[in-house]
Amino acid sequence: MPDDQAPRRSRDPEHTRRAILDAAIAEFAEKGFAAARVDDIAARTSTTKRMIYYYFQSKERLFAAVLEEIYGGMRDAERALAPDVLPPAEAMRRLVEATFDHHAAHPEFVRLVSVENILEAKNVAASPAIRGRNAAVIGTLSAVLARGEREGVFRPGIDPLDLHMLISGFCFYRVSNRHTLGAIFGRDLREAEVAAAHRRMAVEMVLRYLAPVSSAK
Amino acid sequence: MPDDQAPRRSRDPEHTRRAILDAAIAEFAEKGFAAARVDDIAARTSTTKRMIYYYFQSKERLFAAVLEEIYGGMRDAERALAPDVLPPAEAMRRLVEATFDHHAAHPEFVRLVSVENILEAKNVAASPAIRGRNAAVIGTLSAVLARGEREGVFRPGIDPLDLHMLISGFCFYRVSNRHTLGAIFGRDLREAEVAAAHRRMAVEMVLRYLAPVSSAK
DNA sequence: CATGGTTTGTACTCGCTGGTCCGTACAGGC
DNA sequence: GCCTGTACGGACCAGCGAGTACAAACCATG
Repeated sequence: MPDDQAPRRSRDPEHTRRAILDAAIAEFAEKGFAAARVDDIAARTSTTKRMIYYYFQSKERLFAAVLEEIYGGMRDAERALAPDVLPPAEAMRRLVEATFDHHAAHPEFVRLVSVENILEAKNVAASPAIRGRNAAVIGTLSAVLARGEREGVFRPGIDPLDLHMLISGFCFYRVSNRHTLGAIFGRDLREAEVAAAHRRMAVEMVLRYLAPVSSAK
Repeated sequence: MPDDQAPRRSRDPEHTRRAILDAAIAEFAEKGFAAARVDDIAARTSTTKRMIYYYFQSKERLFAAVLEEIYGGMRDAERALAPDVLPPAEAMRRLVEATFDHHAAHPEFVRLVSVENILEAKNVAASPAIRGRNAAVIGTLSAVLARGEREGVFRPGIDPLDLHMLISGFCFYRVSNRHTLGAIFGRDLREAEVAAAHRRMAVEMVLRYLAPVSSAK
């Protein structure tokens, strides 16, 4: 067998494909789809533009592959969650925190989803894999919600998808709009203290929204 | 004076400039910056590409002018708010509703801000007008917040900018990510019923977040 | 009705960029 | 050693698209 440690250079399709994909993630996340340059993606790798077309056929398909890849990364984030053993409020807190952390740790993901929205989600719409994977989140949320309702710690009548949007909205927005917010209000949202405060905020906002007490109308 | 009713065609700089700006707003909002075509902007007007360069010098400056314009549109939305006469909770509700309505009614605004974020807000950063205008929102929020706190209907210690992000985040996200959300979950967020429910949600979320009762930790 | 500045139109340039042509090198089966 | 398919590379091309050269109208003056 060849040595695994040393970089077995050429003739490694897996490695080449992966390298192109990583370079494409960085390039598309930085510049968006139209402004991204295939030549620049090639320059980020140790291979050539020809290889990009060899493995991915076109710039569009490459971008579609990038989306599949980063949406796939969310699956891992979800799986790390403690499932049904925790009390509902605690499970919900962890869900919110995991969502927050994933967005904060992966600004490329956020940017690429923004880019895809400007493209009107034509790639996501064409990918059953992405659609299915994400729709699963709703199931998890729904289960926790139902359990919490049964135990009387959450109020009834909450739509899981609406709740998902409430959670993701804040987590997404503070990353996607980091630059305009930073320019307008002069606060760097990447600072650790700000991020920690927002993380607590997100949890509190959700738990208060779900609380059964009908104090706020 | 010339007739105001009939279309006084050429030799109308104001009208020409305005027409170009409107066309540019539509084009940039639809396609983003890099994918937008100056020729297509010209085609959306009754004038020519030459005029775009005559009035705006370059594609970049045209985009900067577009941003100034749409951010300016927010000022009008704010002014319609009842100021300090209402009770704090009611004032806050109106603020949230106005924010929600503005985003829902102006998807171009949302898209253009998304595009600007992909450009890392370099245009907003270079425009003191935009920065100043928007920072003013915080003042309004801050005042309502302080009054509510004094009257005991809001809890203390809420940062106005954080609150602004909480409100805008949801309103922005459901428009900016309309397409991916629609593709993944199969729900059209433009439907009147869904929008109405989300509007109520936004208000409730904010009021619950601000409520002094310390039921949720 | 000259005159000069402003507004508008046409036809062009020219660099850039997605995509391809044609060829080489490598590995394994026989 | 030969042969076939897979992995790779560099040079090239064609069309697109931002920006401009060159005027021609137009309008307000004197």
